[in-house]
Amino acid sequence: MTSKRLLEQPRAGDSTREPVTGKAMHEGAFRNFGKEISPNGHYFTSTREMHYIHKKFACGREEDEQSSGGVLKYGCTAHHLILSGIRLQDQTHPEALSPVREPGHLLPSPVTPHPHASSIIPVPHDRRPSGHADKEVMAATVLTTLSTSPLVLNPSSSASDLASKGWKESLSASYSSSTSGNWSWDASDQSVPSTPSPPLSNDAGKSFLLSSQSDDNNEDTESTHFLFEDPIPRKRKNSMKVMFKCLWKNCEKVLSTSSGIQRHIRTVHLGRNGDSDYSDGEEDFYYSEIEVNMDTLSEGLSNLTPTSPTTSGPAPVFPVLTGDVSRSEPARMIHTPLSQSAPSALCHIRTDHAYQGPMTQIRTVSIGEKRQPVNHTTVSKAHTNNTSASKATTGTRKPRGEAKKCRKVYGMEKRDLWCTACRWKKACQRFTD
DNA sequence: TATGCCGGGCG
DNA sequence: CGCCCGGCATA
Repeated sequence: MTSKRLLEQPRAGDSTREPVTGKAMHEGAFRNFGKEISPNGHYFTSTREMHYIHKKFACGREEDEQSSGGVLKYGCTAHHLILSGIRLQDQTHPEALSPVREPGHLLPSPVTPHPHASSIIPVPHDRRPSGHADKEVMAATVLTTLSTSPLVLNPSSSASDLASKGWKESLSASYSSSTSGNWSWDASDQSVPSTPSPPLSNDAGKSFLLSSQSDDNNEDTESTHFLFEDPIPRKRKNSMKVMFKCLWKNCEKVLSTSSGIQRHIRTVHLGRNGDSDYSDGEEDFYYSEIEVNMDTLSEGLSNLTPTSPTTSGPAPVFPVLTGDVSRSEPARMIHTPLSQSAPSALCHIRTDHAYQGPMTQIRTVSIGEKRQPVNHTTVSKAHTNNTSASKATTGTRKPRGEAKKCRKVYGMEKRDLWCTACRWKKACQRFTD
């Protein structure tokens, strides 16, 4: 450490310990580079004269670059993030998203730990043949949708789509909160998308997230809350999870999959042989699905983790069971801005035991973004939420830009060519990223 | 370790 | 407000 100064001031000349008369001096002032050794051995040097000299041309340059500097952001962070969010959810149709993507768009690595293809689980696509059941599903779906969230996605498109897709709950709440019982979940269950699903339809644990795109729409939260009197404590987990809660008395077992809960009920409460896949559907009546939605997006402060939840490296690997691969009109509905949930966490609790529509959820989280919100194309949703959400990172410092900064470009030797900000150890103004 | 830059001090 | 630096976070 003692050599730090020395290193940073490569031009240390001879030793005049004159304390900075520099500002007044002119070109010839080299000799004035003071270098002195402090009692503890530190070198101190002053190079102000040089700064003065070079500043002149450095400035012109600065202006040039600055003028062009502001525009380079076209990729809308939020936009992109949404997309990546989708991908996490709807991994069935990754390509469907591409049209939306902007050409020059680069994916900030932190945000997209790429939806690794490995996580895409090919689903056999075995929809139940019974069209009849499908209708019911659809009906139920629509009803649920309408009743819980008035301004959800465009019902027309969503309903049909939803009904036709079997979705599995996705995402993770890595930290679970306890409502009142014992949260536990069955590791075996959740990692097996191809679980031999019980005959009944709900095996897929379908449910869909009602988008609460209006920030102030608490209606759905309320309405859902009164179904279940225990309000699920807000968590600051950004994701949403569907859990299945056993309704047997004194049993508050919560599992993450319907099959799990069914098996639990079967074995524990009905006393049947747990191993058999046999299910007469009776179990269905003994558990309820609870949807726990925690959305980071919410408010700046809610997002404490610097890393994007979407990406969340350590993220639990939940099987995302996407339905219909063959469907041709894929993720359109997905574009609907979703779940900019109210500041607080959202909890959807459903009492229905069986049919639910697919659940979609789009989280928009932007991290690592410019400090000036540059013009976005996605005005529609960008808005307060995104910007504020992006600000969520405020707690942490601005992620280091990838552009080379003055220091890198010019090197220490030419420190005087640096932009002032760099010289002052502030955020570089010249090479913004 | 080097780099970027925030937060804060000083004049 | 300009200038500078300690110290932290990150690559």
